[in-house]
Amino acid sequence: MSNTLSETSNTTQRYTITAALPYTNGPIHIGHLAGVYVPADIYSRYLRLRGHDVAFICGSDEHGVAIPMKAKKEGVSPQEVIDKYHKIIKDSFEDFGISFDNYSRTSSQIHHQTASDFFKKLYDQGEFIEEVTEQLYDREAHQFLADRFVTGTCPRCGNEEAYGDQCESCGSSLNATDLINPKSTLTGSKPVLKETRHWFLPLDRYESFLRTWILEGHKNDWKPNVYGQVKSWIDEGLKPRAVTRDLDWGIPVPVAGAEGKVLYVWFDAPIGYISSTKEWAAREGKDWEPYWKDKNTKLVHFIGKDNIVFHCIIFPSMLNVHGDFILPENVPANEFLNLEGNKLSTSKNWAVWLHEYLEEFPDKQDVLRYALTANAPETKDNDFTWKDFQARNNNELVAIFGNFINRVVVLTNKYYEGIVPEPGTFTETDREVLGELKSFPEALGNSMERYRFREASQILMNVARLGNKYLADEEPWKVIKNDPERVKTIMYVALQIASALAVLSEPILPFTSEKLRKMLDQEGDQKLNWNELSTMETLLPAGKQINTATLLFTKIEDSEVAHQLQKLENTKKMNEAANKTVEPQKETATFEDFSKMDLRTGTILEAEKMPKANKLLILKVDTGIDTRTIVSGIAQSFKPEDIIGKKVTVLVNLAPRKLRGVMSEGMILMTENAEGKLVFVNPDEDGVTNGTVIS
RNA sequence: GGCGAGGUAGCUCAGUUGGUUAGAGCGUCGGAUUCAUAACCCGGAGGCCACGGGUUCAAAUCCCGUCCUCGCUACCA
Repeated sequence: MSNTLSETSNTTQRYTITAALPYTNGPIHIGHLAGVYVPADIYSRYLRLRGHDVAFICGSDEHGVAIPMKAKKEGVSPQEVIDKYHKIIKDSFEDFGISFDNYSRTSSQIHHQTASDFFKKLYDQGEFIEEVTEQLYDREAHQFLADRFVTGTCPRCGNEEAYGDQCESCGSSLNATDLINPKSTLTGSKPVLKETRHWFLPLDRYESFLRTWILEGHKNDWKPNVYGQVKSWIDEGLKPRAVTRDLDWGIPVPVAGAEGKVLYVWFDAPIGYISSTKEWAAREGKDWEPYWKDKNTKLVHFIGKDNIVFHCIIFPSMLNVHGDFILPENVPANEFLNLEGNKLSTSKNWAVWLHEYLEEFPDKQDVLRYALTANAPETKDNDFTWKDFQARNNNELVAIFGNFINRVVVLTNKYYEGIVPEPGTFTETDREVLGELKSFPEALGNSMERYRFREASQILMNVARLGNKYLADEEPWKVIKNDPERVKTIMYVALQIASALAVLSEPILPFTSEKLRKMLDQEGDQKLNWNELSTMETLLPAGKQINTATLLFTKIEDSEVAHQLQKLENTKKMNEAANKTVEPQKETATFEDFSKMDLRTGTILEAEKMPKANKLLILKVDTGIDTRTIVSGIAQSFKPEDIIGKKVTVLVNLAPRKLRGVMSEGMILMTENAEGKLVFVNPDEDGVTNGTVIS
């Protein structure tokens, strides 16, 4: 019997596997699971089964401006926010069977120390650029204001409630210093400009390192989506990036004169992988350093595609200039998962929340793991539907996997009172089937090691298919009538397949694997490991007493799917209702204010796309007064040829403004329909001539 | 607009150092079977491989152009 496993994968290897730190401003949903935690867990479990030395590391990301923002909104302290979500997240991961060796949090003392030391070392090496800029400062609160903490009038659309980073009325992205009449949301006072010093990581200096390491070194072993994204960033030109913020929530900048400043959350978060490893090692009485410093250790980051730049460019640059650390071997980032055709959204509550799933589908962790793996967004965005979830369960887990185990165990109990029979002479078919069985560990392992978990889930199912086919072909229930001796061999072979399934299913279906091991009495020292599947002649020895059959999976009824769909439908309705809440009336305008605005009816004469812009159309409008050029950001709602001749309402005396080099003399009045599509505001009867005053 | 990723069967996806009739699972239709959660097993139908050019003896695969989806980025009522 030849050992089909490759030599390299049989030698023990040290792995440090990280899963993106979840941000503690909301619970975990299926998008996070499919993209990061399920694949990372499958990979980690697989490597452990192969006997490798694995540190599977994660923790809560608890810094950043969004935490105090949320705290303020809910009227609680930032600490209460992070404690709440840290607990929800940690508990739901545990219930779900994500096998982290350590789940830490970035508010921990060990992390503060580690991140602080990391910064200090780079600072002492002179890696940072220091720069002084003017930022808005709240004199009453004695602190600088992050963009989100400033509101004011949007310079573009006049909305008086625009945030410092973005106007939610017109969608413009802004700088806080652009706002007219800025107001601090902390105290309501008017912020002033004040100089502040910050430290920047000069990414531009690391370009050649990144090009050599990734673009040349990982051209073939990194996923195309990851490689392409990285190349795109590098080719666009890297710029120095601020690694400090004026904020009172986070890790203080460990430098004299940096009071009131903290490390930028994206600087400290990935260091959390290191501190979490330290925490684990201390608890386990191990040395953490080889996991981060030994050249033979393989470091793998599991993340979603939104994190590519941080894990492929910024963090490796930090590790590299620090000097002591190894670089990631791979960053198998996944794309995004959608839910029933729409993007997942925490704020819109468009999600399947893990903690809710665990309550509503008790003891069905593996079903979700399987459904998310079989339909994982490995190469492109994918859609999760409850119908698919049901089909994966009923047609694959129940009908193929569960059914095979059930028939084998039921027959064994029926014919032999649960004792594994002594096989006779193997037929050609028996030998072929057993031979094929021995090839699965390698095939499955290959998929795992190439991060192709979707493929792995199908290969696993093929093991059960092999078993079902073997039983269908050999028909022991018929043979028992005239050749009971032969049936012993058949059942023995079928039991070997069941036994292999107990091991092979562990990475993807850990709960099922455990139940199956119990059923086959393969626990404790009876427990087989992955490598033995191909080398051992006998997986389940004759004479062994197994237990009676219990169902591994149960059907999911249409009513359960309907219930979940109804839940989402309700969310949609709630969102619609929320969108209907009309904006509050603005403060009173005098008649004089209104009469300043000169509104006229007009007609669009010409329309063309603004070159090199996505949203802009250049319009020629007959205003009755003249024919003038107006640049309007409506290109995503209308094609130029469709709006020629359209009657419109024009604000003609708006101060002219240059947009992308074209002078725009006026504004077309628009509103929006329920789908967010723009709609012209225009006279609804014909015969109104251009230039007619609107009053 | 720039850059990146994707566009293959009704659905979800494999498949590119170019090479015989393009694959899998699910769904569908038919057959067989009854040990098993009416499940399993066998077979059939179903594809101008987004579109248009080009290179080649040969293109899903390489080149050029176009369209669509997603992301980043620019820009924006």
